[in-house]
Amino acid sequence: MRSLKITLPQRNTRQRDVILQELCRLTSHPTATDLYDIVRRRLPRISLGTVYRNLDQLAEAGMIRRLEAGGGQARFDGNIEPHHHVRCIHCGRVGDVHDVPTLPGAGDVAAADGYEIISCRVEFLGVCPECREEPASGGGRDRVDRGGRMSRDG
Amino acid sequence: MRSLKITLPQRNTRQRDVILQELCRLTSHPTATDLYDIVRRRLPRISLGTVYRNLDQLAEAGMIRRLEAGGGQARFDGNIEPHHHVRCIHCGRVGDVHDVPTLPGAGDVAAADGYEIISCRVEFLGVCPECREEPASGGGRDRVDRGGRMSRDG
DNA sequence: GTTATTGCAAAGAATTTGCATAATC
DNA sequence: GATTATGCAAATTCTTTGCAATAAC
Repeated sequence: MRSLKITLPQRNTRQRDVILQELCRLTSHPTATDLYDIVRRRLPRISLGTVYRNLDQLAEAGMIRRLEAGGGQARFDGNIEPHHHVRCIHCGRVGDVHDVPTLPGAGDVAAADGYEIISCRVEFLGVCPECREEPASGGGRDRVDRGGRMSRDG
Repeated sequence: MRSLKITLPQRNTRQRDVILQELCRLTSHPTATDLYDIVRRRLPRISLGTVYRNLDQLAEAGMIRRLEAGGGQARFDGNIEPHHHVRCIHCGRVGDVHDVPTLPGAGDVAAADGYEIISCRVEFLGVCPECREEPASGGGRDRVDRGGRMSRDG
């Protein structure tokens, strides 16, 4: 078994610091460009490339989670506690879900296929509270992660 | 609640027919370009755009599943029976997993967030049998869906 | 002072789209 | 024959990368 290489950042930069701070402050699972817009309020000269690079590094170091919620843009989560997500098929918003039965975890082997399982992610598709009332409008909360494509997945 | 619009294809074309046939024949969860290469053996003049368009339509009509396995390219599955997937973090291969505990399903409301749940997908990350023996080589089976980016997700 | 990291801009990969042509109903 | 679907190519979108300048150690 090859070990997964974990590349830790080697220098502390203000850019990475602000990116991590802002991501951890949010519960909205922003995309890279969402975060770019937010971080730019504090670091107007930061580039989108730097945001991507740092999000990669932080995810690889296990300090944040990358969601790839399905539907194009990756989303990021500053909360690394084990939990799952629910994505609104109307407005694209992503919420947290904690009460999910325990699923096979690290070390288990999926009998039928012989895969050694390392981790698992669950994504629910549903309709968020706002879209349940006011379909497809996107609502009016102070969130940064509205928009995003609707799923066409089953 | 707005109803989800389902756009059924309105005419039967040989292209769509072959795409569906070939996808249902495979258990390898091919990407759009994988399938393009396969279908082209029977329809040499088909275009990649047509493959994308038809995969979209078929997924929207519920005749196939779109996986968006996380990590770039979407993958497609001709098997629409409820089941979940496991993706090899070394070679990118995607397998099926059937024995997963029942999770909240259609109609349930995720208490903590108020989302109405419509469906759910579970993706395991793991190491496939071949990569467990011979790390990261990609093995030598007759599959079309080798390759694909490694996950950096937790 | 050395070297990782940045900003910028250009490249890349995956997917979508406009439009004339071809095929289905 | 009317209109949908195709093939082709260009456009979009999201992400990555090369490189000189900058900042961290």
